[in-house]
This record gives sequence, C-alpha cells and structure tokens, in this order.
Amino acid sequence: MSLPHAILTALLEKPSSGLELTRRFDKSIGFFWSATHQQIYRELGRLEDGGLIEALPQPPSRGQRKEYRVLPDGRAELSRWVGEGQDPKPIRDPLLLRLRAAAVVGTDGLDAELRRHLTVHQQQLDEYTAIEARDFPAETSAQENRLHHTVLRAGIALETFWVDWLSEALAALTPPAS
Amino acid sequence: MSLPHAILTALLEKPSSGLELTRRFDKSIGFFWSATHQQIYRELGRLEDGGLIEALPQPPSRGQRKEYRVLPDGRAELSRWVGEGQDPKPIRDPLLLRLRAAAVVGTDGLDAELRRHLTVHQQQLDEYTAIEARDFPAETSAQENRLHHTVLRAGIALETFWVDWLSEALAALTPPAS
DNA sequence: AAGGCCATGTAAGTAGTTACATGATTGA
DNA sequence: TCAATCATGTAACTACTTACATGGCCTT
Repeated sequence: MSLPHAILTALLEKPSSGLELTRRFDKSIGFFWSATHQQIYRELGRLEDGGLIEALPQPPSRGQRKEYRVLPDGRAELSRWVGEGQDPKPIRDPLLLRLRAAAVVGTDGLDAELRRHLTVHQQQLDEYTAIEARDFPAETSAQENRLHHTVLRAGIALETFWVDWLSEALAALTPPAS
Repeated sequence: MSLPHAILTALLEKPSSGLELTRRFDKSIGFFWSATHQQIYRELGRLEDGGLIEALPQPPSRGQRKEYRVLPDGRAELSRWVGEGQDPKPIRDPLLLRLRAAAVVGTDGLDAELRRHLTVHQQQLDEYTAIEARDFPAETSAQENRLHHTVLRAGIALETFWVDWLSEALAALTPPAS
C-alpha cells in the first residue's frame, strides 16, 4: 500500500492536479514509484474521501482541472508510514526467468531481447547521470538534498548493475567460437 | 503473465507435486520468481485445463499428492515465450519512497528500517555466495550450467548493490557529528 | 484417538493494467 | 467548426495476498 504515500509525498513537495501528478510520476517520482493516471485519479479520490488531502474549492464539472493539497492528517499519516517496517519483496523478474527457461528449451530469440534491454537500461543510466550532474554538482550538507541524491544514486547503481549483467549474460549466451 | 512459465520451467527441470513446487519456489526458483502455494495450485489447475501439463493418473481425492509433468504443448509454449519481448518494469520500491518522503516529513524511524534491510540483504548475499561456491566451483563450458550461473550472479550482484547502497544511505542519514 | 504434518484447495480482498468514455479549451 | 490536446474519469480484468478450510497419513 505505497501508492497513497507516494502521492502524499508528491503533493507535499508541490500541490498539483491529477495530470500534473501523472507527469511527475513519469519523471522524478517514477525513479522509485511508477503509476498510471488511472491509478492516480482513483487514489486521489480515496485520499480526499479519507480527509488526507483536499481539492482547492473550484470546479464541480468533469473536464475541469482540480488542484489538490495535503491536509494535516495526510502529513501525519505519511510521517507514521515512514517509520513503518516492511520486508523487502523477493525478486520477480521475467528476464531472469527467461534465462532459466532457456537453459531447458533453448535460447532462441533471447539474444535480441537481452540486447534490447541493454539499450533501454543504458539510456536510463545516461538520463540519471545527466540529472546527477545537473542537480547535484557538489556535495551539499542540506539533509533534504542529500536524501534526494541518495535515492538517485540507487537508480544509477541499479541501472549500472543491469548494464553490466546484461553484457555478461550476452557473453554467456554466445560463447567464443574457439 | 510469467507465473505459468515459471511453473513450466520448474516442471521441465523436474516433475513435481504442488507442494514440492512450493518448496522449490521458496529456494532456487524463488531467486528470480516468487510465488505462494495458493498461486501455484490455481495455476496448476489452469495449465492442466489448457492441456499444457498433465497429472500422473492417480488419486481423485483431496488430501492426496498429485504429480504433474509437462506435455509437448507446454514445452512449445515455454519455448515461444522465451523469445517474446517484454519491456523492463519501472522501479516500484517502498524503501526508496520512504527516503524521499523522509526528506519532507523527517527521518523518524527510518534508521532502524535501513539497518534491518541491510541485515536481510547481507544474509541473502551470504546464501547466494555459498550456493555459488558449492554449485559453480570452476567455469564449465556446458551451456545450461553457464546460464544457471549467470542467473545466480544477477542475484549476487543485486544483493551486493543493496548492501552497498544501504550502507551509503545510513551514512547520509546520520551525518558525521563534526 | 489426538496431535502434527503432508497436501490440496476456496474465498475474499487489494493493487495494478488495459481499454474506453467524456467534457473543456485552444488554435488552425 | 474541426482537430488536437488538456483533463478527469469508468469499467473490466488479471495478478497477487491473506485468511481460512478440508482431508489423509503417521506417530504416540
């Protein structure tokens, strides 16, 4: 149950409408939590019903922009949730499964898929390092900034892992023609 | 939709009953795909209905062990799936989200949670490296073996990433009392 | 005959995905 | 006025989770 807390965090950083949130979930928020606009609108409704956020009093009609901000109860709930414990989820990765399956039924078509993933992860890595260069040029001592940087570095390290591992996997797939 | 293919892979590696599969999903299969016994029994039923696997003809009653094996259609389906394309899923990690939220509402209780995760990932890493030392003592040229080793190395590298990153995050959380 | 474990399931709920629907605003 | 885009939603479905139910077998 992390989506509501992702939304609370985003709204505390900056009050937004549903569509703005969707855009932010495609960018910076998306580095650690992804969500579609359908999920976001549904959850905004729930959070409003629960009294954790409110819409700026304005338009009752449909295609109209609706801006939300966090209420004190919402902030308290987020603060409570930060200290909550939650075990890390076990791995569930289709690509690793494909490799294992390929060991039984053959590697047909796997090569291309690995190359494709390598490209995707390399691009993501480039994007993250560009953001790091732009937003965190030197170490600062501001706590908030350091936390943001730490989260970004997790993204960088994860993408680096994938790039390295995919290269290794490609090598394992096509042994040197000796 | 990877669970059926995880089961097909497991059954091809070794025909099993539902409970045996559950145990294997807690061990080696679980390194890349986790599943509970409820998921497994349901999916076994679907795969049998679909003619991809069959139960060894035996017991019609409830508390009785039922052994499954893969039919030719099942093997063909798995082979097809291996070559199928599927984009990597975007990150969705509650712990990273907690760090980001902590930047807004404060880091209360986060320290303990990071330490706890560090312990969990260190243990998992130790387990993986023990398996590596036991099962892959030297490089072999058998394709199947190399693929298995590559998958295991992904697990090792991922756990290593978490251990390193969590240590760094703890340092960022508690700045040096200068 | 009772308790524990082996083994297979059912039921209900939550979260996420995919496809589609509807209205408002703006510029050609 | 038409098309594109902004903006908010509904509906149906799939996957996963959590809690519980049922029966068989073995040991004491």
